[in-house]
Amino acid sequence: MTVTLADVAARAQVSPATVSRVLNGNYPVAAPTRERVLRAVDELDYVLNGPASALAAATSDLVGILVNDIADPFFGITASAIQAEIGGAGGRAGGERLAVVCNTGGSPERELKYLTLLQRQRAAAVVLTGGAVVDAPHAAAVAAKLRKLGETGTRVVLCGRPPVPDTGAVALTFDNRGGARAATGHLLGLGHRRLGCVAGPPERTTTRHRLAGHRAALAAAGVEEDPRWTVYGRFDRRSGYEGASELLRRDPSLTAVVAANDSVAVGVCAAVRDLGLRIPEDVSVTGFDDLPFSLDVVPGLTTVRIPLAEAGARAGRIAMGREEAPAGGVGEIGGELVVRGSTGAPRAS
Amino acid sequence: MTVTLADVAARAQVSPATVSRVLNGNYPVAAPTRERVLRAVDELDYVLNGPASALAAATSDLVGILVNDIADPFFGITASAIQAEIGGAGGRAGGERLAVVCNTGGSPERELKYLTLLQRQRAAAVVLTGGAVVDAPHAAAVAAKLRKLGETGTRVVLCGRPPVPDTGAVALTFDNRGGARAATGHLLGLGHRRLGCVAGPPERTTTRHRLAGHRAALAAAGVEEDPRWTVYGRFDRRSGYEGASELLRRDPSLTAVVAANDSVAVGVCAAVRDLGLRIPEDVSVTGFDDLPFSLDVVPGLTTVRIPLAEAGARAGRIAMGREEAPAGGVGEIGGELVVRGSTGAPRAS
DNA sequence: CTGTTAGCGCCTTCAC
DNA sequence: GTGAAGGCGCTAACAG
Repeated sequence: MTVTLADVAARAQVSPATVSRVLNGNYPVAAPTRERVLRAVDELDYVLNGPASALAAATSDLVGILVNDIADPFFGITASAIQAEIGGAGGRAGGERLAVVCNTGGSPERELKYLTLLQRQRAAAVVLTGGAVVDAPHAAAVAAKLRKLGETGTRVVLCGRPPVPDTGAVALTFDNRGGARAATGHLLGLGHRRLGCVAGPPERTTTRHRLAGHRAALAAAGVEEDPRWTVYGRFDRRSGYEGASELLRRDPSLTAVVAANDSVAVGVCAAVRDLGLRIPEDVSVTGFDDLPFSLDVVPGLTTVRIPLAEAGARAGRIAMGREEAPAGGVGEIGGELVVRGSTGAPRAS
Repeated sequence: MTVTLADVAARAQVSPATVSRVLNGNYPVAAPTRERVLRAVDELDYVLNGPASALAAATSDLVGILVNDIADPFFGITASAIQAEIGGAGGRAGGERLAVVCNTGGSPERELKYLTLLQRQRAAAVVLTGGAVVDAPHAAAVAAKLRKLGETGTRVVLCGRPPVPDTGAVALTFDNRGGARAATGHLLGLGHRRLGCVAGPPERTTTRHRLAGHRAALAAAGVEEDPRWTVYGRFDRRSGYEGASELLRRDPSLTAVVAANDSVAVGVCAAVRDLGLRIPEDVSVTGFDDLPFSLDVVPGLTTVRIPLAEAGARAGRIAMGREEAPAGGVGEIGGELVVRGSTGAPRAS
């Protein structure tokens, strides 16, 4: 029914082994023979059977990219960059790898599920992007999976995610702490002393680290934080809207709001405006990530740029073995404060 | 080295076939036996070998989702919805399917490549999203691939993409024409008579259809179009910026600009503002898609909402055989004009 | 309900 | 440089 490698061999009048060799190109084959085989492949419209190939070779061309939320440009941009480095070439059969992105939706179970599925497929590599969940049992389960993946020859790279020791996984981390410190430092430098914070989900490392940076900046400036000044939410616009509304209800004297990321910041801006306040005259707002839309909201968002595309490209290359892993298996990628119109001096109280 | 199904069988003191049966759950197995097997699986930390399974069963749990640009929220939102319907359950082994998104980057070659890769993996289903390229040879190649995929048991669904006849592929199309007609009609209703258009890539169906709708509206209102009023570009912000700059250079008397989509519209707005013009007092702007950020730009974008999440969910269900395909294999999804602040009456010339 | 028996299609030593 | 043969790990008829 379906045409197999044997059919191609018959038509090209060579052995199946030879066909396999020209297809995989890992072995010397005489030019005329190769020609003949390639022609037969073309004429028969032959397509290699991936599963059979993977079974025999004990490895596949699949590369998995795990993201927390594919609808979020943060992950879209990262995934796009990773994938561009991988989809290119270099696989076993025909020089092609199937880079696929898997959307965990932020759910630990789905994350584990995908990892298992990828392990089951004998993936060539796996790249996990974005913050991790700090829950100990889950972290242990993930660590175990990653270790096992590594043992069975799957290269594991973490991008924008903290390292997982003793798993052989290479990590490219983002300096969330430093970036947050810079953003809050900028606000403090402008004279703000009453800063609200709409943080992300409390269980994610990204949230923890950004919050830590924020607090470090406050502490360094000798500003004592009021517990009412922090609310947690998700990494989306809506959380920003609700968070800021709550914050300003609790303490209308706040003069600035630090948001978990740009999407949240945009929601914060909307809430601030709906309260009849101006940005930045009445309330300054900062974001994080510098996604494309941050330039177009009005006023432009002061934020911390993370070079997502570069980081993703690098992670992709490491996953393909085309770039050396950073020393110690961990490399940190810095953020850069970008000052735009959403921040200014605090209003005279 | 790695633990196989036979190992599990030995430990559970049953035959490999029985283990396979409890794992796939498509066959009656006595409860105590199942228990024993499951325990053995757990104790041995066994993971099914996907390739071997796919080879033997001649089908896999992989479902491919092709997108033109994963960094674009349009595709991210769609993919997320599709994937949520697929990743859930219903696969062969353990009730799980591996929904993966493949980023073609808008390249016809990559599209074909991914289709081949997916065919090679014996994917259970493939969903192609977004506009197609009209180039005849490529269209024929894609049609041939889709037909072949269908023949080998892969379900093919098109989402937001025109039908491909005689391939067995189910299509869910977006009413780009009608939506564009509504947007331009809205502008005409406000009194505009000199409308620029920053279209998308000329070779994409989406561009063609939206442009057709725009022109139909103009024709219906008896407005004759000046050839200088249309420029083509990509579906991104930058194209919008450049396109609008060019348009207003060519004809400064334009009072409105229709953009290919929301990202482009945002770029158009930036260009208009950089020219010292106000929106909508001097120039009205419309987008298309109603992506989340369209609400946050200032003024809010008048646009055509496409229910991406609903469409994606439906496509996902059809791909999984959990929802019936529309009659004739083609279903159209309508768009809805959303009027916000970016459109208003034309300035008095 | 469970065991036995054949392959699924390809890769990879070995010989030549 | 090329052919022959065995097995990768699992599933799918058949029997029983």
